[in-house]
Formats: sequence, C-alpha cells, structure tokens
Amino acid sequence: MEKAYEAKKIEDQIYQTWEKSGFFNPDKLPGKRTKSFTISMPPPNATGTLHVGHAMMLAIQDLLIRYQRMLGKKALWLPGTDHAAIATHAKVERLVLEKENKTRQELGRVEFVKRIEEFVNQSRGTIKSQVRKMGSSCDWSREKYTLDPELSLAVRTQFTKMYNDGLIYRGYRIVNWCPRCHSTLADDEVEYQEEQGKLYWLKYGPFVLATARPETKLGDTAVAVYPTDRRYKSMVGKKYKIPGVLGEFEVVVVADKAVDPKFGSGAIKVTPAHSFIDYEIAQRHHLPFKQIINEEGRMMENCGKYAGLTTREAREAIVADMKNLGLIDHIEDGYDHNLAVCYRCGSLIEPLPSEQWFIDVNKKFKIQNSKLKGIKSGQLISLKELMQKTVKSGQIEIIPERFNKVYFHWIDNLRDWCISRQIWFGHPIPAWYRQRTANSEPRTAKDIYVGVEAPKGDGWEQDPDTLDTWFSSGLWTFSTLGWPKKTKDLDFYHPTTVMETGYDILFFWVARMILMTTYALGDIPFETVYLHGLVRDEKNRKMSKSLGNVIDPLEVINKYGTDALRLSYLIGITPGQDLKLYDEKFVGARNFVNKLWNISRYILESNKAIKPALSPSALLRTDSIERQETRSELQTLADRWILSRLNKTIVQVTGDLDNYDFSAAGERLREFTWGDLADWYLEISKVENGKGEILTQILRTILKLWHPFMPFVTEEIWSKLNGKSGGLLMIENWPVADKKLFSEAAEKDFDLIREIITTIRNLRAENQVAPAKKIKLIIVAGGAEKLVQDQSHLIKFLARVEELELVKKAGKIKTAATAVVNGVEIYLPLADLIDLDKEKIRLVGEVQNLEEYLAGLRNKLANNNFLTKAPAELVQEAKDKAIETEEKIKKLKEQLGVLR
RNA sequence: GGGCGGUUAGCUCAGCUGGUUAGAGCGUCUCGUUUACACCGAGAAGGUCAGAGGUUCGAAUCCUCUACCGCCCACCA
Repeated sequence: MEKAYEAKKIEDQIYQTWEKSGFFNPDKLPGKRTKSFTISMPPPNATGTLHVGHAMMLAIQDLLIRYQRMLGKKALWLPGTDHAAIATHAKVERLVLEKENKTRQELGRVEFVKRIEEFVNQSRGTIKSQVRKMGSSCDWSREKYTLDPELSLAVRTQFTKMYNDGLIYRGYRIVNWCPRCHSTLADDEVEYQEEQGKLYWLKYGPFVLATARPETKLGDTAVAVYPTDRRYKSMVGKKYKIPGVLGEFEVVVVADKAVDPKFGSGAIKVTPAHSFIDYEIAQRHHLPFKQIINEEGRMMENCGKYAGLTTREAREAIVADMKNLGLIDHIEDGYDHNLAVCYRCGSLIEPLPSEQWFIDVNKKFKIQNSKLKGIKSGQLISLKELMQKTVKSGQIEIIPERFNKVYFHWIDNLRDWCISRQIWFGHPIPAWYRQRTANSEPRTAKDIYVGVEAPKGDGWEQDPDTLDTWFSSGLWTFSTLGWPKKTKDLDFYHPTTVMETGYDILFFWVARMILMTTYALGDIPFETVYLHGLVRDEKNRKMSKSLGNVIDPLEVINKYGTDALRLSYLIGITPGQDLKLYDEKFVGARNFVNKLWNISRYILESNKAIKPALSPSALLRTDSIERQETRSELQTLADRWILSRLNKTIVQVTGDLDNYDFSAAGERLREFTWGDLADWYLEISKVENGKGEILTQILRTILKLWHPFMPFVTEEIWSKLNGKSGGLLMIENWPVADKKLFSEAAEKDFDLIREIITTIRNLRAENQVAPAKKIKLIIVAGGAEKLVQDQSHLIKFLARVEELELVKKAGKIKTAATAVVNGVEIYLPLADLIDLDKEKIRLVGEVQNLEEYLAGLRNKLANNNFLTKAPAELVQEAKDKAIETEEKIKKLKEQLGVLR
C-alpha cells in the first residue's frame, strides 16, 4: 500500500468495476430482496455541467442509496436529464446568433429545433460523465430524458386526461410575459428586483393620482378608489373625460377594496391589460380591456406616435409630452419598488392579456383509484386540496418540518397555473385546431381537439405552443417508471421513498410532482421530502460567475478526491440550512480519508507481519465478531472496550442514518475511527500482541459503515483486504450490532485507565518533561487497585512510564507533580525536573477551581426546592459529585502541604 | 406588509422533547523524526451560549419583546 492515498489513480477504475458489475440495477442484486427503496434523481439540465448543487445532491442521494442497498433492499436510483425548455432554448438562441448571425425567426422553427437537438446531443454526455465522477451508484440502464418518446407519451396522456376532466382549459387572461424569451412564465418563474424609480403624480381629469408607469395611461379604462373613501364617494359610478397625450379618453370610477386609500391620493388609474391587480379589479367591475403593449414589449399600433417604442422609451416620451401639456402635477424621486424579471434571463416582465392553457387548481373532479390517506375513490376534490391533504395527513413527510408551513402558504396563494409557452423546444401541446377560413365564425369547443394522438383527417393544425418544463418534470417519479403503461417497475418502485432536493425548488418541482402524481395515480409520488440547503461561499454569498466565487466540483475532485468532496457535503450540515464551502473543508476531509487509509495500511501490514498464515479466505470466514468472543485475543480490557464501542457505534450510526441525520452519523463514525480506534486501540495493539484478527474484523466493519460516505477509498481498501476474489464492498451487508458485546463495565474501566494516562501526559507536558524521558510513577488506586495493576502495561507504554509503583498510601513525596482522577492519586516524582513553585501555583489554581464547583453543588443541595422537586437520581448524582470533589480537594491540599 | 431561519470558542458548526464544570472540526500556542499516517502524534489556551424580561428547584434549550444578518412570499398602482 502507498504511504498516502491517491484518489486520482483509482477512482475511475473503481467506478467502472461497479458499473460493470451490474449491481447499480437493483434487479441484479444478489440475495432475496423484497423491499424497494427508490430515489428519482432530480434531473440536471441535459446541456448543463456539474455544479456544487448537483454535487451535493449526488453525495446525499448516493449515501442513502448505498446504505439501503447494503441493508438488503432493492435500491433503485433512477437517473436522467431534463430538457429545460426555456434555459436550453435561450442558450441555443444566443449561440445561433453568435455563430450564424441569425435570429431564431430568421432560421425558422424546424431548423432552429434541429440546432437545439444537435446541441443537446453533443453536450448531453458531459453531465452524465460528471455524475459518474461523483461515484453515483445510479441505474444507468433505466436512465431517462424528459423528451424520450415514452415520457412524451406520458405528457400527452396526462394533458388529455386533465383536459377531459375539465382541469385544463384555454383562457384569455393576463399572464406574465417575458419579451426576451417571447413566452409566458408561471407566477413562480417571476423574480423581483428592487429598483429606485420615480413616482409620477398625474393631473388626471378631476383627479390627481400617482403612478410608477405613466406610459400605461394609454391603456386606462377606469379609476378605482376605496369604497368608503369620502373624498371620492360621490364620484363612484360616474364617467369622466380625461385629457391625455393622444387626446381625451373616458374612464369610469369604480369602488374596490383592493385599493389602498393611503397610497398616493387614494385614487388609482386602472390599466386592466397590463397589471394583475388592475386585471382583477376589471374582472370584478366588468371593465373594458385595452391592450397597448405587444409581445415584443413595445407599444402597439393603437399608441399613435409612440407605437414601436419600448415601454421605457415610451415612458420618457409620454412624460415629456405630458409636461408640455401641463398634465404632470409633480414627480417624486427615490421611489423604491420591485421590478418583475424573468428568472431565466433577467428581462423585464410585462403583464399582458393573452390566450393560454391553464391548469385549474380549484376545480373539483372525481379522483380515481385513491390510495391517499383520508381520500376515497370517486370523491370530489380539487388539485389544491390534494396538494394540501397529502402533506397534512402525514402521508408525505417534509424534512425539515418547518417547510410544511412554507408549502401550505404557497398553496393558499396559488392561482391557476399557466402551462403553455411560446417557445419552440419542448413538449408540443397535444391540442389541434380546425383550420378555418379568414371569415369563419369564432372558434368553439368543436374546433378544438385534444388527444394523445393527432386527430384523423385533414384540416387540423396543432397548437404551436409547447408545455412548461415543469409539466413534464411533475410526472418524473412515475413517467420514468413506464406510466401510462402498467409496468412491473411502476408497481414495485412507486411511490418512491425519498425526494431529495434543494428547498429552492419546493414550489417549482416538489409541489408540482405532488399535484401531478396524486391526480394521475391517486397516490403520492414519494414518502419523504428531504430538503437540503443551498451552497454558499465562505462569505455566505451565492456562487455566481460574475462574483468569481464559483467552486468547480471537478477541480475539487481532481485536487482532493471525490470522497473528500462528498464528506464535505455530508458532515457538519443541517437539513434545510445553507452550507458554506471552502478549501479548508476539503483539506480536512481529504486528511480524514488519508487517515482511514493509513489505519488500514497499519492493520493490513501488521497483520501480514504477525500472522503471515492468515489467508484472505480465512478472513472471509470470520465475519461474525461473536465468534471472537471466546478467543484469547478478547481477553484484554482494551479488546472488550473497543468491541463495546464498535457495536454501540453500529447502533447509533444506523439510527442516525434511518433518521436522515447523516451528519451525526459521520461525526460518530469519525470519533470512533480516529479517536477510539486510531489514537487508542491501534497504539495498544503495539504493546498487546496478537490482535490481527480482531483488528481485521473492526476494519471490515468500519469500511462497511463508511462506504456510503466515501465509496471509493473504502472499496479500494476492501479489495486489498480480500484480494481479487473477495467481492465488492458495495453489496456487502450492513453491519448488525452484537449486543452481547456491549460492556458498560469495560467502558467504565477503560475510561479510567485512559484518563490516568491522559493526566500523566498532561503532568509531563506542564512540567516540560521531554517525551523521550522515561519516568517513575506512584499511584494510590484505592478500590481500583486491581484494575490499575492489570492495565499497568498500558499506562507504562502509553504514558512513557518506566516504573509504576502501586502503594496503599502516599508517603511524603516532596518533589512530585500530583493529580487525582476518580479517586486515583497520581504522583510523578520528578526530582530536579520539577519547578516546585510552578507546581504549587498549578495546584492552588486547581483547588480553587474545584472549590468553586463544589460551592455550586452545595448551594444546589441546600435548596429544598431542588431536593423535593428534582428527580431523585439527579439529586443523588449531585451528592456523589460533591463527595468526590471534596475528596479530591482534600488530597490535593495534602500534597500542597507536603510541598510547603 | 406577512412568514421563516440564523445569532454558541478566532472561523465553520453540533447541542432533539429544559438538569453536561457547554461540545466537535479547523485555526492558535507548546512539545515531538515512538517503523500506519507530519494529509501525523501528545498537551494546552480559548465561550457571562446576541440583548432584556419572564416561566421553573434548574434555561444555550420554553415564552415575550428588542437588535443585527440572511432568505421566502405578497406586492403599493
């Protein structure tokens, strides 16, 4: 074995071995497995590259999958990629413009989509190889892409079903429009940026009113006031002629509670076509619409001389003209407000009226085949209620719990979901319209056909729009398993067990999956939602290219190894809490990986030296630690102690992992591995001989326990341990604790010995006794005399003591450094080595410290309320501590007396 | 405007349903070439648990308020 672990040399090869073994496919796993454990991998964008967020989700999910696989379940981790309609569309649009100097319109739809597909095909492999780099043990044989024919069929099937149930409808409504993407956006795809703008106070007929968007005046059809506002009460219902830059126009005054009487003058202009609030007011009062901004974000023909200007340009021009006409009362600077921008491209969103497809979240329908808690088949229920009830009933559990609140609040405010997009890349909407002549009648229901396949006969043309990416993503947990076909996979692996993803896509995706799955299957998509935090840099900033603080996981892998990167994501984190990443973390993790490597190296090599006869096959047969119990090797206290600790660690780690607390699991394991095993037991094995087999057993166990965290190094060590024919660690059984090896007595005794050793080391260090210097030690052990006697070889070896003298009572040792641990008195006669004054000061300090502690205890014990109200065992504990502390003080004082 | 999270050692964070002389890792200091590891070992220093009230025999932990940092939602036109 190399002196230091070199991840780079072996990782790719190990991954290939795993992949070739076929065990990523749960159906190929050995043994009888009856239970499923399924994770649907949140599909990265097909054209993306691995970033810190992906790396985190892969680390967590692979840990869960490897753990469950070892537990004996059919562990399926289904990978795939997403076509990410808008993102990919925008990327290729830019590329085409750069390379061919053409817009997509100039290129034409067919050619443009071809360009996208070429781009996707050529860059799709990148992310997949990077997912492999992380060590992800996902089943590539089941890999899916959201635009695969089967998944497209699922999309069309779902759409048709929902349309037939009346849950999908076509409506003319105001929508979020991104002029850059040339498409609608769902409400949650809109982000807000703060901007310092101006508030324009307009002279508006009989009103003076404030607006941030004076250019929309061209589309005004009303003025709204708060119903009880005295200033305007008499005007409600009346019509007024308003002078404007394009001549007079008429508005009606309406009363509506949506108006805040404290804002501006209490009267607002209503532009139903270009504001959500105004749209809603207009709906309530049956006000006319006047669209003045088109889909390019420019003023329309009906805006006279302003036609063709962008809204920003139009604002300036109109304000200038209004000033000339004396229509501006005044302009207020420094008005902060939020700008709606596209979450993909950052362009300004224009609210526009448009005919689009929507999912009705409030309409009740008859649910079929319900497997949902408290919901019967045939019951009338809305999608919104489904989303609420599945979580409220506890059938779906969200970790951490506090996101329940966030989730419910989002649903409460949910409006109908606009699902049509005017981009060319994506799932075509399975709706066809009867072709009409220019002057045929308005379109009726008869002229629309919705179905899984195109309608038969001529004269139909398909809706040119595509579906929101999240529509197909919403089907992900079951479309990837074969739905709408009734497949074995769907039957066995669905509902999936855990959905592990970032809290940032709780709405985008998690909620949509719940909606889509409960509707389609009458079942939940997953039992548990585990939400991880977002990755930040060391200054708690988001990682972004413009800040230059992006960490590339592949560089980290290259520098420190995949296992180190994974550990950095798994230990020291809390679910739902953002996590900071920086170099020191990777270094620490890499150091631990190397520590494990060297622990193994020591065990393997000392094993070779001590017991050359021990063949790999012999080792394989010793899988049960229980069998060791009767062997001579198990006779020492240290053996009983380490096995007790090991078996308790198994129980704790298993419990932690079952609770999704892998951070705690990792910390416990590290404590055992580095603290107990490496720092103590391995050192002891240098003085207590013949620990070959027991060490090997421990190593085998911790390799298994660590494997889900750091699969590469553990698999590599495993292969060295067992030779080529030894099989893969990946499919070993998860360790089961042997409770017969728990030993409170061994742990208590060993702790005392350990404390004695630590105390001696401390005394040596404080008195600056060179480590190489062998010293004499006098111990008054009291009741622990036999224990100390039996373990004196450990004390001598680990504390570098040459001679240990056990006495009944300490004589007057003038030149000794002294300490008391658990009633055991320790004297180091250091003669000329010791600085007596310093030692006195040290002892006085310690006595003082103890006296303060004792005072606290006595105080407590003098409190009658404590004695009567606190649990008896706590009172007893306090009493014991007080006695022990008194004893200790007494002994230290005696020694102080001797020194004086 | 509504909601959520954070505030514990120099840094990053654990501390669950109240009882530990408040923990870990990193960093710092001292010492160390003991043949697994200097990507290491031994030892140490370092915290009035953001602040103020309250509940309790007992609060980092529960309640109220305040401050600061961060996030989400709604959106005022």
